[in-house]
Amino acid sequence: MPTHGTGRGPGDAAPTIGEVAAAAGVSRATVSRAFGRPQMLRPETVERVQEAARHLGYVPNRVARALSTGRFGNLALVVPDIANPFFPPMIRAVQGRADRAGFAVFLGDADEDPAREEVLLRQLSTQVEGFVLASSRLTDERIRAHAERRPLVLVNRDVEGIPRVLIDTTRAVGQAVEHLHELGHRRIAYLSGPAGSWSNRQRRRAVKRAGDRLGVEVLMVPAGRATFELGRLAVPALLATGATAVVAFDDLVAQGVLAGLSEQGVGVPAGLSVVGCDDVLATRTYPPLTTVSARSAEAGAAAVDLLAGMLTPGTPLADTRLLLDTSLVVRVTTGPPPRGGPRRP
Amino acid sequence: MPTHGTGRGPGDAAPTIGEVAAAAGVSRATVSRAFGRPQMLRPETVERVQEAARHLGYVPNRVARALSTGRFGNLALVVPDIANPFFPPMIRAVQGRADRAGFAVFLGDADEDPAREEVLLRQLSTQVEGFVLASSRLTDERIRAHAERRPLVLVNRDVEGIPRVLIDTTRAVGQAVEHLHELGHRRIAYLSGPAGSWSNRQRRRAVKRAGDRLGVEVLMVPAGRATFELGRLAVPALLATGATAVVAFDDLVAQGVLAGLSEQGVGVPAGLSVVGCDDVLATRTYPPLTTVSARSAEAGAAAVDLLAGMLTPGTPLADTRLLLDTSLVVRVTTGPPPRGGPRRP
DNA sequence: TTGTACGCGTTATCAC
DNA sequence: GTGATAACGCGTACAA
Repeated sequence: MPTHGTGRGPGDAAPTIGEVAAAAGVSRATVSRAFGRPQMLRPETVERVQEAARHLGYVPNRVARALSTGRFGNLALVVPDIANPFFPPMIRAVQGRADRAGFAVFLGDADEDPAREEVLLRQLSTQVEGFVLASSRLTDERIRAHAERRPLVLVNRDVEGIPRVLIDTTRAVGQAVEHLHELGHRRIAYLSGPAGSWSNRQRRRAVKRAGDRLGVEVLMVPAGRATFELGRLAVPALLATGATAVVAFDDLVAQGVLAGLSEQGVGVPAGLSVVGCDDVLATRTYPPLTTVSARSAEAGAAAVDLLAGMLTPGTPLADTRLLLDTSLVVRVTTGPPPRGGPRRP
Repeated sequence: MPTHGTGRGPGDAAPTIGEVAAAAGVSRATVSRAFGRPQMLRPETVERVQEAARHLGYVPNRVARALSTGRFGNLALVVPDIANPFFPPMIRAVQGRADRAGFAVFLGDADEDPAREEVLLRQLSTQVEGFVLASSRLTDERIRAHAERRPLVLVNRDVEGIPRVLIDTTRAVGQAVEHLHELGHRRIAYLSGPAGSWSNRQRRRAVKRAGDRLGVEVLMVPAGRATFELGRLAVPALLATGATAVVAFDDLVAQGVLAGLSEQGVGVPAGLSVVGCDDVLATRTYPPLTTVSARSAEAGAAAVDLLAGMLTPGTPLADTRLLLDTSLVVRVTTGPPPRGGPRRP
């Protein structure tokens, strides 16, 4: 007799379908149907079973069900960094949407590490019906490999053949550069995010293109992992470029820049204009940050919908590529460049 | 023949233990042992099995294993609100710690709703070995009921008999009131957090007691769910009390207060002193917030350790009550009260 | 409409 | 040291 869990305490007997059957005076099959396909049974039978189940505190064992059907009722969401404020709203949205579709959610934090991400995917794959993979740092090849084993939807990662929802910041970043150009800036910097990030590549390219188009010189400053601290530490390098404005990978980095600038005695936007991205900090920075709207919650919800679609038998597997457009949100960290070029303390 | 998962694409055959056995020319039992208890087997046998498994891309099916052993290798973390920056570090810590102990983590966001929390606990209970329940909004009674079914560790919730780790802000909140008293404040306000929150009750009481002890009048201002927006909206009520300083439920609320104050043209700390709690915003507010250190990551890690202990057979079930002490972090949002009482715009 | 019987992939128990 | 076999709890053809 298996220990059946390591549960402690007295009432440790998780009632099984058999006990309910006995209590209701029917067979186990009938109990199973009372839950899964009530319309197959006579209403009074269903009622009797429900009653017995309620009385015993019976909860269908999802593990057993999964073993039998291959359907788990779980899906996994893997993100590179929960601590980045971009993700919590997405996590919430995924959870809520999954819940309504009858799924429970595994959450994996890959800690910006492809190897760790790989491990998560592998170990979760046996108990999950599908994956939402956000801002994956994996290679296209590896993503394809995983997608072959389990239905998988990408967020902010563009791999052909894999369903994906992309928050397209190209237009908004272009607007940001135009905005700076109009203000009179002619030399700006892009402060990079994580190397493996699709969003980072997209934004970097968008800044560069818009700059080229408008005759604005664009300097690239590397930063790495998207954190407040890295933004703060990048300030000297930033100032060294002689740029009069900076577009940061995201709001977190931009906020770090704001702090670093303040330490250096450089005013914003008087000494340097700053643009963020994702709008996760809204008006909570000081000064309130000009930024690019993001739609992470929507992206999460859309991803779950896509996944749910793939999971529904009979749905053709389309190569979906859902684009979520964004726009510039002008607040107060952008202004005309300082007279006589960038101001150094 | 069951569809066996809804996986698409070709190589849809998740290899089973039987196939590995056949390939290695051994029995299924041997394959099982090669993974679970290698020392029971001759090294060369283990090697042969491993080889075959690797060749086929075999991954032990955790679901099947769980059904057989009653051990899932999963644990669930339930929080009231992922979007509150207090939780992400804790989630991370839980994940990391769980990972090292060989557990995958389910995450549930109860959305501050006891009913939703209840549902999560129920539906997760069949696929999880234990729970970490953070800042639960459930009644003691319900918590006890769940704890009887599955091992469960509480964070920031004090229910006798249930293992719990508590971030004890009593001392630090007391320090905050002393700090304000020394600065000359004699009339302060406490801006409340969620009604069901143990932390909120603890802090409210701590402010009250310290006030009584020092002869500082304490006004209570209700706020509700801990959000930036609610802090912002509470500002008029706050000013109406005539208090010269406010202790907010947490940093998020405090930051909202900062914003609301700024809108009303009240300077900080010149017009009003503000103290936060949890130190999740560090120096990222403007002005940098005087606050109470929290230790959410440590709390999460400790909770997992406790849980892992309970799950280890042979461990006596102790009524653990782990207290994590905190202290005041003075930054710049506190100063002497305005001359001639609180300044109204 | 309801019951019987088998299979899902794994581990534990007992033989060998 | 290794192999057969019975659970684990549930879903579902198939039979009644």
